[in-house]
Amino acid sequence: MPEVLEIESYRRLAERVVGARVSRGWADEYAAKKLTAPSAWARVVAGLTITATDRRGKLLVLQTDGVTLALRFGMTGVLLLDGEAGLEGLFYGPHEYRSDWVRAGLEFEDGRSLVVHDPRRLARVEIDPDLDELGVDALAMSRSAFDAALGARGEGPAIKARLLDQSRIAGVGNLLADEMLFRAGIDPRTPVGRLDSAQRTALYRAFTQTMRTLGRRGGSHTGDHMVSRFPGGLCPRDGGAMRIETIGGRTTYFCSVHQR
DNA sequence: AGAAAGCCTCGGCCGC
DNA sequence: TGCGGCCGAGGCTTTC
Repeated sequence: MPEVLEIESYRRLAERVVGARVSRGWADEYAAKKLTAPSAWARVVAGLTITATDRRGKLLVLQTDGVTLALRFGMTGVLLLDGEAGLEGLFYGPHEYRSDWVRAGLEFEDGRSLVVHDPRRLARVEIDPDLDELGVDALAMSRSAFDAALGARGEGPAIKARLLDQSRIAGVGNLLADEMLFRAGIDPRTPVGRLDSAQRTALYRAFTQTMRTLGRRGGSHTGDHMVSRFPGGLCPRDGGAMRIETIGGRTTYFCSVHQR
């Protein structure tokens, strides 16, 4: 579920613990998979004071007076502060809280706790993350950065795959990618290098509109194409049949009429 | 039963 | 033939 819009809402929630000092932290073996050892999280976080929050794409960053901490949420992860969600429930998966789905967290000296709740086990904690692996943040995308991220003319992978490439553009997930291509009227299978100037312009416009509009509406799942995101769905714009294909490794919905 | 909104690894292919 | 980079496929994990 979480794409850049959701992670940004988690970041705003995490802002509330700026200034708080960590008394204790924990992470299970899955959440700690990117660390040198499962115990590293607990060992490192104790005594740190959160000084600021940050975000790069889908990576939530907690600056401290020592190391930098970071959280990833996988497909179903949610950030909770004392049991309160950073957004309204889960669109995908169960809309419920279960204590055994709490995979990692921080407790503070003031008694509060910030935890990662994830029914599946794809969420991760990180210490001193390498931000160089991530491209330009999707919520701070200029036209020139967008052109650079798309790359040169020629062939290249499907435009959808490139939009999902976190080392190029950080934060676009499956739903946001489908929505912006839907709005721009572009076939997601088009090799990125074959988009002409008009298509690039249309896609950039759709990109920024998608971020702004869906951000205002409340998340990645509020896109215009979502009403047709099921087998047999019809395009809400022109009534065309929606196609379903795997592109860039993800299930892709696109209109057979206006996305060509 | 099959698919799921993220990410990582692996292996094949291409070009130098 | 060798190697790096690019890219797609598949796996992880659990749930509904």
